[in-house]
Amino acid sequence: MPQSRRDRPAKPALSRAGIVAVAVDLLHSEGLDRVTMRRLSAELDTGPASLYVYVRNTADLHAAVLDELLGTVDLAPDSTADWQDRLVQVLASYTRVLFQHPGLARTAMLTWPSGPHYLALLEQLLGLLAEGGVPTDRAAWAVDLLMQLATATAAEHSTREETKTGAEFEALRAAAQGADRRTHPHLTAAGAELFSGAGPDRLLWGLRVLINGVLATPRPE
Amino acid sequence: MPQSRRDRPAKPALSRAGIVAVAVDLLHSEGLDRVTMRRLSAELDTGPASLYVYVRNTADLHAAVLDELLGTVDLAPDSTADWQDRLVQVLASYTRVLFQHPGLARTAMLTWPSGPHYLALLEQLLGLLAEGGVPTDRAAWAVDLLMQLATATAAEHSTREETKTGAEFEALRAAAQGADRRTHPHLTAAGAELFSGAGPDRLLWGLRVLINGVLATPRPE
DNA sequence: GCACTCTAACGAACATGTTCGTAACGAACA
DNA sequence: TGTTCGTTACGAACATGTTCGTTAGAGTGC
Repeated sequence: MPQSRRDRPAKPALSRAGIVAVAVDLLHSEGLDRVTMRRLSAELDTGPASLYVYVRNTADLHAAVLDELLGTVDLAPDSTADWQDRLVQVLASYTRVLFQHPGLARTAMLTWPSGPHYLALLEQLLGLLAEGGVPTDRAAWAVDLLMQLATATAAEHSTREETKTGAEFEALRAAAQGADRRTHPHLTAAGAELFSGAGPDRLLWGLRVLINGVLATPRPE
Repeated sequence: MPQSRRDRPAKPALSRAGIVAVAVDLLHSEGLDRVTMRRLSAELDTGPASLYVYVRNTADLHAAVLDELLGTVDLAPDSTADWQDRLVQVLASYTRVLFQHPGLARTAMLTWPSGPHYLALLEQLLGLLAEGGVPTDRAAWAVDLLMQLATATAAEHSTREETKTGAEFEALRAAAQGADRRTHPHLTAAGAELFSGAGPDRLLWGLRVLINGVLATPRPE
């Protein structure tokens, strides 16, 4: 029992790829909450400090895990459809992946992913925009907006998931609906509309807004 | 020296408002990094656990601090200007506030503010959209998009500030520019355009995109 | 074959967030 | 006035991220 480590074939040398792989396993088996430096180092039979040679910090680790998951995004759906529809489908697939792993979306908002799967996603989006005749300079900025919206939508959803019906979300809802009709006429008028619409509906509308807006708005200068 | 606490008039009773006020002072004097439960409780001459009666967690605390700062947002600039220009000006003022306090913007992306100043900001935005003839149902969803963009822009800036030229940002830049021209033609073509444009320019363009998009895109059903 | 150097690995330490159980305290009540 | 109860305050504990200084080992030049 004490030296159960002896049973293992050998302690494999540490590497970034190996660390991330174990982290992905950990994510699937115990959830993102357990993908911590300490838990992960225990799994790798070493100490937390050892990981910092291969991983800048926890955010970096989570970003690497996320990029791994981005490999499952469907980059080429239904090639018969309109370029706009395909654009929406790709981004919907992206959010679907994030939806399955609450918490990673929040990481994605704070840390800029730069893994190969993320780059492939950007490449695909740029391609679709080019196909739609969007000028390159506009497209470069547009992917930013599109990804931001998709990520934020997923992050919002995951926040509401993890905090169990989202405490601060309810706080806002209560505050908005309890607002004084005199001092906040528009807010009370908007009322429930502010919170209406399931995640997907709002996302789809938002993406259309962005596409239409990008097509209509040249860059300054 | 030992009982220097005796010198103080009396230990004021704890309250959420008082806690937040001290937190704001702490923010200005030592930066957001030092606005921690422990540092704050030391300032209030008590223990960390005592704060949890008035504050749900650290994110909640930071959100309350942020709302206080939102009181300095200019809600009614240059009333002679076009409603679109005024909308942009208000949101630009909002991001300017966030720019001054790197890190709070990131908090704003994860926690939904629900304080009075935030509600006042929403009210103003809804009013301007109504003035522009945007239907209420569209406006309700549009404020979400507008705030999201403004907040994300500030958060991105602050991230780059705090990590000193943003390590993961540079990683993405390097990855994008080092991408294979064969496998990632559009990415390499977009190239520097992806990262071009100072914060303000991108934000202003993004806001115009959203406004134009919202005007052009009715809600589904 | 030997000394040297560089880096991965690690042990220990410190500050952080958050929770749990308990003690103090004030208000309602008998 | 004495009791009870509910809330506030707090001490202690645990898990977390991250850094620092040291050690051990692999590779290198001679």
